Amino acid sequence: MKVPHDPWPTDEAEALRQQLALRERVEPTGPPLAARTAAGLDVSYDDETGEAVAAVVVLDLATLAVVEAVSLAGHVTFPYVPGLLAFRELPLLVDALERLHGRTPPDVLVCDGYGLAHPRRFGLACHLGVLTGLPTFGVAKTPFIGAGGESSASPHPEGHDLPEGHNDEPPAKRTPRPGPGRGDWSPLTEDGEVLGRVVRTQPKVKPVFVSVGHRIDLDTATAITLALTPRFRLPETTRRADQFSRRLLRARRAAR
DNA sequence: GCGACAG
DNA sequence: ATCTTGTCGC
Repeated sequence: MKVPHDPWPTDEAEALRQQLALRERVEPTGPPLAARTAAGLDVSYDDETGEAVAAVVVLDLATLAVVEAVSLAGHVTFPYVPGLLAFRELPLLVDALERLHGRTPPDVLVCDGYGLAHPRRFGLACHLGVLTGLPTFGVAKTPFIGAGGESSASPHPEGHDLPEGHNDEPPAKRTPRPGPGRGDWSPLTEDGEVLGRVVRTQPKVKPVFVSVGHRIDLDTATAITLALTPRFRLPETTRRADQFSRRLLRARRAAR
């Protein structure tokens, strides 16, 4: 598949300009998606050499079997800057996506990071969605916007969740933690604006952060996330892409 | 004003 | 992201 895009920025100022221009083209919702396949994307880095390996793995959502997997080795062209992650990861990921030979593109792209739950409402998932025109959403492993960093000042030895959900009494300031069961979730908000969800993908296991990227709604993104996590905390798409890129980077390192 | 800050 | 083995628990 082809993925047209402007020349990649070399500095932060230009990256910011592109981000603000591209965000006008995001479609933060979409019709209920009957996805058959989902692609996971990830990039592994070698700090020593500045080398990086991107991987895209397409899975059948019903069986979680691998339909296709491609990869691409290259070099880091942009530093990691909170809020500008896309400019570090997308150059290689977009080129890797163009290596997909599948008859039809994946029905949805599951990104490693955030979508709308971003300082300027245009995280990696939104960016990739706009460039490819495909439905996308992000599943992040750690808090960024909204959801508190789990380190509130409550003097509880920790262990049980408070009767979260709808505590109508005190105006909920902090984003509530989701219930302990698989599938439980709580809204990820900022100033009352819903930017995503904190989703528990495994019983009593640290939750993940789901946010819409492009042409999909939050309910569908949540449902697909759960379909991809029957056994582990992170989506199978993310796990496969992560393992693949990491393994290739290691092999490349050993052959050097 | 001083931190914190997806991967 | 990355440095890293074993180990406690269901």
